Amino acid sequence: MVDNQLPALSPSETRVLRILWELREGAVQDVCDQLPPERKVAYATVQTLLRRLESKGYITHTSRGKAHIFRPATGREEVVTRTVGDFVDRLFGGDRAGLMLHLADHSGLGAADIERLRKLIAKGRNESGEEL
Amino acid sequence: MVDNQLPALSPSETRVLRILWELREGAVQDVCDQLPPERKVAYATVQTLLRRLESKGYITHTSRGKAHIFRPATGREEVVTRTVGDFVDRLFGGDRAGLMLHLADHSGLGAADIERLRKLIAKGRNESGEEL
DNA sequence: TGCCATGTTGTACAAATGTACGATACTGCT
DNA sequence: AGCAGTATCGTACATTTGTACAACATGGCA
Repeated sequence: MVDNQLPALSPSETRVLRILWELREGAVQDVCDQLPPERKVAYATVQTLLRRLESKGYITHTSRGKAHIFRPATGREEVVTRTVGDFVDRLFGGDRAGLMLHLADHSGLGAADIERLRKLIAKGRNESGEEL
Repeated sequence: MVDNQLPALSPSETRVLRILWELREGAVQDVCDQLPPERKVAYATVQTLLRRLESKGYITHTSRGKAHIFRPATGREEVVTRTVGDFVDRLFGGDRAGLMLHLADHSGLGAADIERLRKLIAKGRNESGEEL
């Protein structure tokens, strides 16, 4: 993909970007509404985060009425892959399987999740884009 | 355990702490030696990171000769669990299974890893359905 | 057509982070 | 005992991050 090497995401930016991925698009207020209650933060703060996200190239916006509608400008997959990769490097020295095993142990995964995984693994690894 | 609620780890601190977990203990130089080549950083920087890690309560040190020998002061498991939890919240909105699936897709896991996982999962690692 | 509620912009600022130099202290060797 | 080598400590400093206010713009309604 062409988007490689965007500036790193800060934790807060990541949270906001994730919400945008989920909404597909949204105004500042929409993002605010999706913030988990314990992470609620001022409207203005979300706004700044969105601005920074845009200046870093992760999102774009268009105008609707007087408000800005933001939407992702990069593929979620690539960003997630890079972010997860960095994370695994930091905390597991690059051992992805290590993270998987950790999750398997502490996941609180339900039977359904295990089933999804079982299928994936049984299938010997898949390729198509599943989605969240 | 009793160590809960230590100050958050910064990415760089995490990298260093991870190395210490691996070494079990080590002097500044030992940690430097373990840094991945692309992440090499000045001795003094590692020192600062270790100092901060200690002041945050993640590690302690004793002296051997004129050098300080650092070692983890907290259980790796708890720290990893918390850190992974935060990460999953940020990037997957708390959906651990989402991360698992992502890894399954992009893991580059070898047959051996898959086998480990298969065993784990087969062992019926399910139970609770609680989440986030 | 003018006002107001709501958005956006500019700006601020403290704290955290990444990175590292210079001065000082201590250990082991000769 | 003195010195060379190496460690640590104090400190510094540019950025990035988290958080937010005040001022200004503007679209929609009365």
